[in-house]
Amino acid sequence: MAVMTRWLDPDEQRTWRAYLTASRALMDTLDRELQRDAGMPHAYYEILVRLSEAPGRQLRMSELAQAAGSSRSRLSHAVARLETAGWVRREDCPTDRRGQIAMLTDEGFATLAAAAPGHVEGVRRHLFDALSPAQVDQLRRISETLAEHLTGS
Amino acid sequence: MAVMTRWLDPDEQRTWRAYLTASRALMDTLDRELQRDAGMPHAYYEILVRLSEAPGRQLRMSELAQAAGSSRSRLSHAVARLETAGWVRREDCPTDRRGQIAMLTDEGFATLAAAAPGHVEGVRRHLFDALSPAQVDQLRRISETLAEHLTGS
DNA sequence: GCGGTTTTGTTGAGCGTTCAACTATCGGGG
DNA sequence: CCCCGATAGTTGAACGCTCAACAAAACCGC
Repeated sequence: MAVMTRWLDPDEQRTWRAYLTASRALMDTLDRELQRDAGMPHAYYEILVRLSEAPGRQLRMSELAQAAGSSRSRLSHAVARLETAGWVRREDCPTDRRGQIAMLTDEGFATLAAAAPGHVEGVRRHLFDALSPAQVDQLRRISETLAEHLTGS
Repeated sequence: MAVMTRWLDPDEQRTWRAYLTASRALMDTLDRELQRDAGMPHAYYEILVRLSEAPGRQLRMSELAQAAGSSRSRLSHAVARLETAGWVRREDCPTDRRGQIAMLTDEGFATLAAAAPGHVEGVRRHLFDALSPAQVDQLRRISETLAEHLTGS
């Protein structure tokens, strides 16, 4: 049976296109800056951040994947690269023989500390500086709603 | 000289993380749905959309790149693939011998027409259904501001 | 028109992501 | 205890993107 498509009305269309353009431009810009200044893509930066915030600067691979919004496969490849860069080290998990623990090395922490100011400045310049405080608040609520909607279902 | 980093305050931090989580989840979900249902990534879908809306269903490569928010290189690779899929055809530009014109084939149009309802449904389900009309309006303003801010500088 | 600069588009290498397949281990019901 | 399904993580191939290098044509000032 043919189900009627609920097409986007002109306002929704305009919203969707603007959103696509903005989010693509934002992430592309930040990614390029991070690659240029710190030699790593944004996804890797985020892995290092999550590790740096974890107790003992270490996390199980699964927890790290969850925290960084990454698939297991992706994280596996990424950590392999981060390990050859000397920024992360892998160790066996003592309580689960299937498990691996990723830990941030001192060198990794130093690299992150060196990269952070420039990246934060970029986020501020490209995102927060362009929005009013009210818009920042709106964006937070919208994003939190969406995040829950998407990860909940 | 050492310049003080303008770190993110807790509210900004929370906003930024929520935004990252939401936008990544949204695009990942839509990309996966489109790959599953239509056999193409979202970036290719958008190329076909832009072509379908152009007069004569054709555009110069540069204009298409601009419209789809793509680099020239990326578009070149993408159109090469779309051409072997039979969805796009390339022709020489009559007024500029450097130029190439990408045109949507009938088969490409049919593929797009078949993919559109499912994709629109996804956009609606994952984005618009979760937000109030006021939030949709806020998101539009925020996105338009950001888009201008990012592509203007 | 000539010579340098810009613009247009392509190419290939390197990298990151996805997907499916796989191994190994854990946990729970009979 | 044993088996079966679920979970943890890895792997390799295919694919898309980025970047730098390049060729060709157009534009522009003189």
